[in-house]
Amino acid sequence: MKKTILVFALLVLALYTLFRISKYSLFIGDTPIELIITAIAIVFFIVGIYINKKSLQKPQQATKEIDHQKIKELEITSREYEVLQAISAGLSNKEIAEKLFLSESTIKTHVSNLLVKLNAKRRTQAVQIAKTQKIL
Amino acid sequence: MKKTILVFALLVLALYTLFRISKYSLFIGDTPIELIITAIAIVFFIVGIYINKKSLQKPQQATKEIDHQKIKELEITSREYEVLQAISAGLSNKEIAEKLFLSESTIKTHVSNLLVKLNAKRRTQAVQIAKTQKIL
DNA sequence: AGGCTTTTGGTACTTTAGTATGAAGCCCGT
DNA sequence: ACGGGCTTCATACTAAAGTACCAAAAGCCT
Repeated sequence: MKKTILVFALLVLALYTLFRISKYSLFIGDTPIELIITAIAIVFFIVGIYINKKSLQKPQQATKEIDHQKIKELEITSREYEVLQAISAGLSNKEIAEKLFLSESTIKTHVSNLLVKLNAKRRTQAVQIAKTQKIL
Repeated sequence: MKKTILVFALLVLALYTLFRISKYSLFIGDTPIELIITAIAIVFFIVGIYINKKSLQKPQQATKEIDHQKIKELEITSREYEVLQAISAGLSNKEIAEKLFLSESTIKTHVSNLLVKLNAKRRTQAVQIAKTQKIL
């Protein structure tokens, strides 16, 4: 937001400067106005692209960001979330246990709790739900 | 690609038209040049935003596009691909069987073949591999 | 028509996943 | 210090997933 205002201020400033240049060139006489206009066109063209890129990058990143609020709402604990990430990576319970230095029983407990909290019947469904909920 | 060329052609045309208008206004006399310049600036600003939006939408969709070539390379058949999609949706073998009007045995066969072709040990891993390979 | 791949299905078995229940240790706030 | 949530682990199941191997019908391609 602040950046947008800043860029817009610079835009107005540039417009004013270009006014000054155009007036100056008129007083000089037969300075090629086409050149000035082309320069203005290119500058505003680039500025338009730049501003648009800035405004479009935000929603692009937003879709990739994870909803930490949602995780809290679902009461998913940090350990459970670690397991969830491991599941989405395609690991088995045994592999997750080895990765986190835990027993397979513990992983099974976490997975079971995750399935309840995510309202899923299987780990694959849990991953799918987590992704649509922007948790993963 | 064709659209970009079209827009660019329109851009050049607009530039030429604006040249004509600017020259005409000079012959007229003291027509406010600031207005013309502002108009040019606004037009190119908008065109800049428009072109940028068009060019940015493509890579956004490109990341979501699936690599059909890769599917062929991995020798994944159409039926197997349907099963793969169902797996990523979080369905069980039984649910997939019901969805595709097949027996669970058939689904198991397809899944087994998929795991070999995707070099995965589990269905969850298969989904993960398929997504990194841009098959899903 | 014969050969090929795909698709379908089965049996029998092993492995992994998931449920239910209980329990112990830990940390944190009151 | 006590209660409560988190984490850890275990046992004993049931259910689902996956493997191996086989086999038949269907669809192509030449």
